[in-house]
Amino acid sequence: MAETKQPESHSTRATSYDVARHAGVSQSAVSRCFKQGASVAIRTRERILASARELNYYPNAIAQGLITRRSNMVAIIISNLTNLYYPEVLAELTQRLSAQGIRVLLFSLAAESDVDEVLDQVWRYRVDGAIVAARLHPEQLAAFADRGVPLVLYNRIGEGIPVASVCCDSVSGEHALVDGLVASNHQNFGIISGPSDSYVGEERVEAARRRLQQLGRSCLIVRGNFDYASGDAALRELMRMTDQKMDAVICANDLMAIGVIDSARTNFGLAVPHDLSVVGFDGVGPATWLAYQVTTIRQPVRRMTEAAVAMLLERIERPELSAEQRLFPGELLPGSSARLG
Amino acid sequence: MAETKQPESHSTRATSYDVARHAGVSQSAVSRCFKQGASVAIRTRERILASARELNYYPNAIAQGLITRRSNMVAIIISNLTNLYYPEVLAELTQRLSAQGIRVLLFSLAAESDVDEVLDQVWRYRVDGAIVAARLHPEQLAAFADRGVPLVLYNRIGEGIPVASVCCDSVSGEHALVDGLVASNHQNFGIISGPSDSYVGEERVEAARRRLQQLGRSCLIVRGNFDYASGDAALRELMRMTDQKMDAVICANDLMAIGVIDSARTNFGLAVPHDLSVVGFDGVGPATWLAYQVTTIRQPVRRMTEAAVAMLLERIERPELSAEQRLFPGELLPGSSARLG
DNA sequence: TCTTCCTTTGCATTCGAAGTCAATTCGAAT
DNA sequence: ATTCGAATTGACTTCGAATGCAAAGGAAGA
Repeated sequence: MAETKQPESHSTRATSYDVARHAGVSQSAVSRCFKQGASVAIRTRERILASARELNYYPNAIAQGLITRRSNMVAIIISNLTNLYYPEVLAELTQRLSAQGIRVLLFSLAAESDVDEVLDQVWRYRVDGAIVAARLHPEQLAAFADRGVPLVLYNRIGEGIPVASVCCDSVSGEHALVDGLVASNHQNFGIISGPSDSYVGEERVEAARRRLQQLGRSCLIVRGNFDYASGDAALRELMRMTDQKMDAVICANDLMAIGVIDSARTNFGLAVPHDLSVVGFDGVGPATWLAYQVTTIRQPVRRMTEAAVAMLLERIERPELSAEQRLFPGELLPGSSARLG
Repeated sequence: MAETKQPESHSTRATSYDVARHAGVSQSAVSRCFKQGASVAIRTRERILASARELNYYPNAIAQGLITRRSNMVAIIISNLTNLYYPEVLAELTQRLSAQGIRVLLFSLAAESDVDEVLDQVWRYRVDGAIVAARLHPEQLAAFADRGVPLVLYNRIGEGIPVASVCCDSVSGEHALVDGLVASNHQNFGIISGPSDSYVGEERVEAARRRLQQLGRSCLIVRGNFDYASGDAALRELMRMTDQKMDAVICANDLMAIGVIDSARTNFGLAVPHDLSVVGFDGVGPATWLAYQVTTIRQPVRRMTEAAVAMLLERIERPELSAEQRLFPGELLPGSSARLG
């Protein structure tokens, strides 16, 4: 019966003052109770915690954020969550950050043009840092530096501006695929790129194209947009473009590779990999399904997300840290959608 | 040269006081400028906005949240982002909320047991509301009510406690599937459930089982866990359990249906749907891929997320609103993985 | 018993913006 | 020129917790 007010008014949550009054101490004492390493007598702490429990008190993180200038929130900006690869990344990042006592403010972009609006909100919410898997203009990158918001790019790099980043090595990955295909004597290559605004898409295509050139193979390149349907569309286009028998298709991601495999079998009556070898990139779940078993490069998502989180936390503690760039090699998944040498 | 300090110290962002000083007005005036409908002379507003731009000022949402008791953040709690169905839901929800000027604080659970930790953070961050696609105990549901945090469940219901919710109708969906299968004279049914802690899983299985019973068909039920591999595992188990020729498998979601289809073809040499009909639930992307074309019930995700967001916003404005429950019928996607009557 | 030093504790201030209320300005009407 | 009301504006307080500083309490040593 220590309550001085009406039974309970839901609209008003208990504050540290309420707890202080209830426990017969000052507000400072309550605050110290919830900060580890602070000086509070054991008996006092117990009494306060008991009161807190009784009043259902939870420290207001908003108020804490205001006074400490630390929101304990990190922004995650992802351009297309429908990509099949990103949900896994997002889940990993979220769980790792949670484990470190950090909350995730999620921003998902429908169109790349929405970035500026999103950044506006990022500034307003005073997040402690950001992990971005979306394309940022140089000015946008500069804005992070200007405002002192630590930033780690995921599968992107600064392109001119030094930014911390975590990437899967497209070059070595594509080389492994191309080398394998060439070793088993494929002759006519098709490459299906990602959408024009995709950094990894361009990088992978460029790596594959260069390697083919080095090895004296020519190739046709058509544009895809990373989704299933565009695999089929791109394959049709490739077939139309060449009069020779195309025997290998390199796709900028697994989803398109799957689209190509389905289309090759169903629409062109081709046996994969006997008539046509198809390779992808990412190592998403469906790539290993029995119907596909895509030959691909699996990104080490766990290690990459772990690194991204570690790098971000480091930079939150020590903003002066350099713009390190960590490159992780992918792992070749042999699969059975391609004949590799 | 109105600056009084060093060129710029990144660590300290401009506040409304800085803008006020720069524009020669009071802090109140600056505040009013950023609140629409407030009384500010046009010329003053322009001068202030110019100063704000020059100083790179963005209102501190944390401070706003403290004074207005509105964080403009909503918690989204999702149990397993790897589910293939949820990324789509999450992307939709996030974009709809963003469009309403609301930010998303994302919590993804590795294990259901983490819910309490997550709720702890939800209370601390004073979110304006929550959308939950995870199983909550009655006490956890009650906690939302106690603390006056508006809540909308997604594909779950309160089970005893009145809670606002948005669901896809499992019963009518399963009835449509079962009726179709029975009409085309399937005899021996197998049902693959979801994990035991899945609400929708149980609901779908129960609906299918009842309907089969009504129609005088018997069935075997085995447990799955919603992922691809468990489709194969469950099919093997079903095959082991019966000596009759099973001719229809009803899966609690599409992913398992896909696993079953692959396994039936590859491991059992069965033709789908000639030897075995397989149906799923959800209507996720891969369900429509050429290799599968799963006969399934597609959830109207757009309408459901739209409703969830609308219901939540309503309840944030008017907390006294009743615990409405909105049930959306799914759409039968005929596909080609089952012979339907 | 009286210092001395260390541990606890409370007071008062601070973070940054919103909003109340009173003071001021301005224009129009008299 | 004077008055009145509406539109602007600023001073001040508030939200809830963290923290520097000083006061108080306690244990140990002289």
